[in-house]
Amino acid sequence: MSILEHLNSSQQQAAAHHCGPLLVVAGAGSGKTRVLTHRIAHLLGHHGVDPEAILAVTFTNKAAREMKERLELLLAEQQSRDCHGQPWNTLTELQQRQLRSRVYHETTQPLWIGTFHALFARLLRIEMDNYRDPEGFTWTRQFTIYDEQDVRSLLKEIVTQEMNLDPRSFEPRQVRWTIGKAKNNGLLPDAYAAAHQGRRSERIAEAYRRYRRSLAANNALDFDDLLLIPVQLLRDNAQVREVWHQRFQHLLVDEYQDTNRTQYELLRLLTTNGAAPRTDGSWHDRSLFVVGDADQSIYSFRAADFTILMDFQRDFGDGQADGDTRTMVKLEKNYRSTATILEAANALIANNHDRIEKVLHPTRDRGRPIQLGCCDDELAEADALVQTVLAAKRRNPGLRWGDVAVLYRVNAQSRVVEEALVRSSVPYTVVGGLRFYDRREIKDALAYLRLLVNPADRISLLRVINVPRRGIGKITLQRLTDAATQLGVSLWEILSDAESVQTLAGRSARSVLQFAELIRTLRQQVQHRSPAEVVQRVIEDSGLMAQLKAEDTDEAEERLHNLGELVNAALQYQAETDAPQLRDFLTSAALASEDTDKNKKDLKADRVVLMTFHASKGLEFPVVALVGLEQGLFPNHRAMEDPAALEEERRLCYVGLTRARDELHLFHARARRLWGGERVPALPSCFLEELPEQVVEIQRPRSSGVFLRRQVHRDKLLRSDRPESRPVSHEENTIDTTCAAWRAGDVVEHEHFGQGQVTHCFGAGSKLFLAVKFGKQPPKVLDPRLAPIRRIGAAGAS
DNA sequence: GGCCTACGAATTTTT
DNA sequence: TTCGTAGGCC
Repeated sequence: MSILEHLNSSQQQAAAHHCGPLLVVAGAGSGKTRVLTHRIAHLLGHHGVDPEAILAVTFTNKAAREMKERLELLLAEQQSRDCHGQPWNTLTELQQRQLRSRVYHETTQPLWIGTFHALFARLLRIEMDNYRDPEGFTWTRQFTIYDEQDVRSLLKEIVTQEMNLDPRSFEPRQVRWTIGKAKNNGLLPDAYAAAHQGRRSERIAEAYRRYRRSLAANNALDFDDLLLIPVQLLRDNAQVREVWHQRFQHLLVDEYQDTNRTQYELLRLLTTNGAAPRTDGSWHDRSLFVVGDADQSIYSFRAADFTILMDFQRDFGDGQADGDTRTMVKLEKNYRSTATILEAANALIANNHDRIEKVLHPTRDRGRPIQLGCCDDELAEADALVQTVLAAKRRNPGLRWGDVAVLYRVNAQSRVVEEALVRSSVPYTVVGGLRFYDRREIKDALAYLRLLVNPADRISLLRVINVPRRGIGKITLQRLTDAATQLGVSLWEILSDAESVQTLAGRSARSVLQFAELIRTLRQQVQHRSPAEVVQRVIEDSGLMAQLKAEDTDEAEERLHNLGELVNAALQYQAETDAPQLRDFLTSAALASEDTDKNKKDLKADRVVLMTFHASKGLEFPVVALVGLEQGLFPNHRAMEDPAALEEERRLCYVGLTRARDELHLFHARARRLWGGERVPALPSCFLEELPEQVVEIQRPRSSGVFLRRQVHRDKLLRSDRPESRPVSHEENTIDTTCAAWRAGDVVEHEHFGQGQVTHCFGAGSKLFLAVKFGKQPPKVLDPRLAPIRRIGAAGAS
């Protein structure tokens, strides 16, 4: 049991679990990755489980990577003690490397750890030939994975051209969303049509049918198919199901609250071999181990359904009450945040009705109170935020920029914050935005590569046939596609026939034939050369490189660099893979979410991190600032009518609060301009009212950023003899020396309340007020001209 | 065939 | 504000 000795008792109980179902309700910061990795290590080491029998599923590549790395370290440590009788860090570098390599080959590599999509894409690459679609569609193992852009263009074609529907009432976006939702709920077109009556639904079902046919014709799958097709395969083919059921004796699922119905089906089929979970105990010689937190379910907009987690006890578990159950463990000890932050988070989430009762218990002391900044507008908010960051850094010199995170509800909010950071020369990085594999030049190169592997891929063919420009235009392509449709062959087949091209393409025939020849030549390379070499050939022979070189702009330079990075990515893939294949490199590219290269750089660079609440899940920072806590923005206006949606917004806020380790700063503005147009008044978010009063300190930063800066300048001119004085007024025409003389931090003596400190100056001129804090009382707002106070110490002079 | 401009729409987002 | 697209013009 030694490997579990550093865990607390609930963690131990979870990690020691051997067979049968177990739900681990893991609050934020309660050490869930620790439990997952320790359980795997325990299964391998203590129960002698074969690594090939374990399937560990996550939702993001990042989570998968982290799990793999931490598991490797844990196993290496364990082996170090077993083999050398000493801790890992006392080994020589050579011994460390040898051990690490052994751990990798013996355990981490044969283990199936990864995202749902990556793991089941892998399964499909093995089993695709055994799949028979109910409608007779087939795919080969060379299938292409379409991303959202590809999907959208395919659907747009179907909706507007094939079906001639009014694009206003059948927006491709909307249709795409509906079909995706059907797929994530495990519904094929007929099932969807049966479940949804009405003319509109009929049309959508028809679009769905045509869409699937089209995907099959392109030998392509979308992301949802990577899960839905395995479900159908395992459901309909008992032989295949038996193989995988036998293989995976132990299933572990991270972030279980984020599973959708289709993913649930996969888990169920693999675990019970198709039986209903409760009626049949025959699978209890194996395990289903799920870890999650219903309070952190924030992805229902993409069909995640946290009731799956809430129903685990009923579905798979013993269904006993919390005190008696042996199939649920709660991890409630939080090792991350101060008691104050947890108090706020617990109070907020208690307002949700749909949840499993759970309280985060602090292991740390109270720390600093939460600061709430009430600002005039989004500019003032951004400015106040920057001041807060600078103040935190001053207070704590050890704090790095990278220890600070700014979270917002929508990406559009980042701009103002960025501008304020730039003005104060604070280094920052924005998480999210354009992904490496979404860049135009990268998508172009990938489209060539996909076309080499999968000749049926018409979307990729159309993308590159005229990139770089070859003088092959709309008309020519229309003629060629029409001919292909009429003859019932693929577009590529038409292109590769010289006669057809001569007839159809007219004056662009020459270009078309040259293009076909280019693809044929490149395709031969796939057999003999490594993926990286093929990538290089494509970039050069297609003319992509020449075109960018000819442009000779900074942007083209950047794009060239990115293409170089693509070659590097292929090289890296080869280095990490035993039998590298271009096909599998393309899969990993399609499923990769982030720009790994940029990520590495950002981690090293010490910068304030800006991101959405969604993107912050799973991360933690010593200092966290939440901005834009306003009705309509957060909670978002689209969620405010619907109680379930409002609860999801609240969970999102809960996620934000629980990211903070030491300091939490909240901000809202009384007016905001989001995209152009008028600045609209805004009310504080209802979530703010749900935080306990005693843990929040209200601050009123004085002024809009623009005015403040202008005044600093003017102020210096006016009172160059007192360089330490700072302006506090709001409007330019009300600069008032009395008010400028007061500043936050000043120490005052009050006739009745004794000594206090000014926390804020707000208002201006005759309406100037001071917020003064006396002892532990909440701050009092005083008029400095009337109140019996006198200054006994200046800010910063202590 | 290719470029330019005007117009409209715009949570959240992993795979 | 910004992005993507549709349609018109050379």
